[in-house]
Amino acid sequence: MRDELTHAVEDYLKIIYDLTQSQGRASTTQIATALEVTPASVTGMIKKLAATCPPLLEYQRHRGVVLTPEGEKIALEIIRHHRLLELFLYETLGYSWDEVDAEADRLEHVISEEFESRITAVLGDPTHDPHGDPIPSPDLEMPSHATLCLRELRPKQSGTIQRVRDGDAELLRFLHAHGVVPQAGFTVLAYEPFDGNLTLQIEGRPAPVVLGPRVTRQIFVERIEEEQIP
Amino acid sequence: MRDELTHAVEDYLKIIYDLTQSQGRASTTQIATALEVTPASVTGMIKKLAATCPPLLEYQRHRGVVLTPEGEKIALEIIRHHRLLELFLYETLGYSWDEVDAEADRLEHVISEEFESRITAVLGDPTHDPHGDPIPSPDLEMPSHATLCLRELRPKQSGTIQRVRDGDAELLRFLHAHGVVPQAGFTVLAYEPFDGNLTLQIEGRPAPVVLGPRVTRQIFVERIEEEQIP
DNA sequence: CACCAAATTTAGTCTAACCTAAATATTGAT
DNA sequence: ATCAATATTTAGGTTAGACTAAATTTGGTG
Repeated sequence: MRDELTHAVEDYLKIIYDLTQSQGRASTTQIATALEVTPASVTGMIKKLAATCPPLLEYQRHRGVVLTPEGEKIALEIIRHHRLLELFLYETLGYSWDEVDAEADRLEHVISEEFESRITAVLGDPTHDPHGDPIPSPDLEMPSHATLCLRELRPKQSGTIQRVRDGDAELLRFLHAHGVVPQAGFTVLAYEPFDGNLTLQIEGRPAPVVLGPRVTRQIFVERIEEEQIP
Repeated sequence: MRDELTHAVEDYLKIIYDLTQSQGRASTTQIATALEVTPASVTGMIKKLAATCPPLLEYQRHRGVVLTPEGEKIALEIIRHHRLLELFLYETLGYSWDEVDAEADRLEHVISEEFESRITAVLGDPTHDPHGDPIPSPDLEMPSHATLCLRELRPKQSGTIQRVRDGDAELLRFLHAHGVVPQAGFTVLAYEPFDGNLTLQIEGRPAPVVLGPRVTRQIFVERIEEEQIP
């Protein structure tokens, strides 16, 4: 029914979905940075996508874009492809955590509905990818997911790692080496207000690990309330 | 070391490899037909590919092209991707015979070396795809394969089906329904010189099947010499 | 051996998506 | 409230790969 969207259009919609999850509207510069193109190119593309019938974006000059319902539907289809593929590569082909994102970025645009439903079946209709990101359901509902950022926690607070943003393979390797992976339990040991560093004790690990704010910003957690000692 | 070839270029090289397997040179019109573009577009592209450094094609005005060794190497890489993918889709994801070609046509251009080597391992370094087409080895040697066309056989001759050209899903479904699949044994019962029809008895099948020349041309076989009855 | 049909090439357009450089709008600090 | 810094848009250009229409080459046949 749909398709004949270019890969470039799909990339724009996917990135705009991600950007508008955290903030209200996605700005030209944010989109340009995320896609590694110039702001001028972004302006050209978003004007086009806002002028299609039906429009895929709602655009106001100088104040960025949001997805229309039609644009969001397409974004969710691509994100579903991406995250299913990440899990498939990880589970079925034995890829490591940090390799799946780049491969999925290319495959997400070319797989058929057939491919999607076959890997869904193989994986048992999964809800989360290897980084803990939620996978939109077959009818494109996004599962609920942790929104509490690790950066917000303070000493003595405990929780479990829920998801780690992908995109930086180096970071993912580092975190994996220190046991910072989805479902890992942890307690915050220390917080440095000056540089924003958090010291974490990951459950079952010999030594604590210190993470700066550029790292803790990428990690989302679920709190576990400590037992009251009255 | 190489890549930064467009999908279009890869498609041209793949098709030219196929065409030059059967005949000497690939003509503009043959390429255009196979790729579903106009002859004018083909002329433009082959001129470009013959002018790269190193050239990927050897081109003479008005008399078609052949691959240079560099062009052939790339063609074989794509063909390896394509056929590995076909087998992977068939074996691992449960695709049917007639669905794998279209999906592989899109995936072949985007998978990484990593993906290639992981599916190679899963499949056990295979040498033939589900249609019986040979898969170039990791160092791009093409395995030997049957070149005897079913169309050449005559009554009383027997053999086994070795490969069936893909590309026509309808035909593949028809052949599958009648047991005409790689490794199937058969005996030719009749030949009609007028229309070129062959009547085949497939081993283990209740009834013979009649195949016209448009079909038998697509099928390659290995002969089994009948026992001498002296 | 000349001519016609088929094949091929040339010439000129088009679209998608990118770019740079220059112009303009917004915003935050004084 | 102004102005400089930043963000955004406009204008114009490039590349890849396709297209149509017109010109040319080739090859087979009378």
